[in-house]
Amino acid sequence: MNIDKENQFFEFKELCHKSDLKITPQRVVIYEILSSTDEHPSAETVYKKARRIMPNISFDTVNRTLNTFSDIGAAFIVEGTGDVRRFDAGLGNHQHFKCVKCKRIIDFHYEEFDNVHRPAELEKFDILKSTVYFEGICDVCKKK
Amino acid sequence: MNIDKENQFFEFKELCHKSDLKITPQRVVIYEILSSTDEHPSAETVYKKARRIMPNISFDTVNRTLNTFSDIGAAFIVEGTGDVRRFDAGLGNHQHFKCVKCKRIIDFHYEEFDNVHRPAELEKFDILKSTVYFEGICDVCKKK
DNA sequence: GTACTATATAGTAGTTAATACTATTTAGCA
DNA sequence: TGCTAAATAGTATTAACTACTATATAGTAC
Repeated sequence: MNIDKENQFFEFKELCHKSDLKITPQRVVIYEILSSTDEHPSAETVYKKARRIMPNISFDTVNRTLNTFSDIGAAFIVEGTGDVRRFDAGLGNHQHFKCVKCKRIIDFHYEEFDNVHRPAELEKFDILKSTVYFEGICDVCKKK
Repeated sequence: MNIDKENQFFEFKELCHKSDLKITPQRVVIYEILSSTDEHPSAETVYKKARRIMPNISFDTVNRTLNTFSDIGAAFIVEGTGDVRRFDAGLGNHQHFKCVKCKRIIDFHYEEFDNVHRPAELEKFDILKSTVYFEGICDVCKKK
């Protein structure tokens, strides 16, 4: 294990302890798979990779663990959300804030976000859309 | 129909014509439901509302139509994506670009996006995360 | 107005991502 | 070393979403 990996693993353990999660071999395997790829794998893909290391691990464990990681901030969902698809006619420029508790999506508008700068790194792509998006806890849920 | 609604409807028709889509009563109803709410409804919710106006409309039509609208830019998916959930260990600050053709997610990093400005409108919320995200067609898919 | 044709729809069946359940096991700790 | 709450394996279930097919209709040409 190199310094980077060691450090990552330490941070992972810290996150687990903070949330009173046990450090199980399954969780370690899943975290290592996730932190050693930039492929943004699905639960199914992580499951397949995990089976090679730990042949009896169940899909449920992988999926549940990924959700747990997402809850404690040890992983992020970068595609889909698990929540049902929701639509917007997109009338007028606006951005979205989502409350992670009540799932409410609140529109707001901040002009600078209508046309964000396109980094040079993306010049080789045809950009169709840019989005600025916030997530957190809304005023109503904060009171509870 | 007020001026705004009339104008929206005209733009909607334009979008349909540009994509060779027929203006069906079902599509009109669905578009009107979507453009007269800021609730960001799910397909199921739109379906329930549509049934009140057009009792025989099927869920398939509603769902398919919403997807069609999303394809032609008459609607936007603001939650979930229909694609399977995918994960990222989130190591180091970075942002994502997604190719809408091959679904590949590409990491990039532009420092200004690590801490975007939080608009005053959002001050009453606890913000946990901000995301800047691009969507388009990647270099590989462009060549095809 | 009438007829034609490709497209769209209703109704239903099917798929699959994701979650739930239960008996068993185990991590963390005294 | 033993205890206990938490986690897991294996499987069942759920539900969002898509696919299929016979019928209907929007758009167009006459």
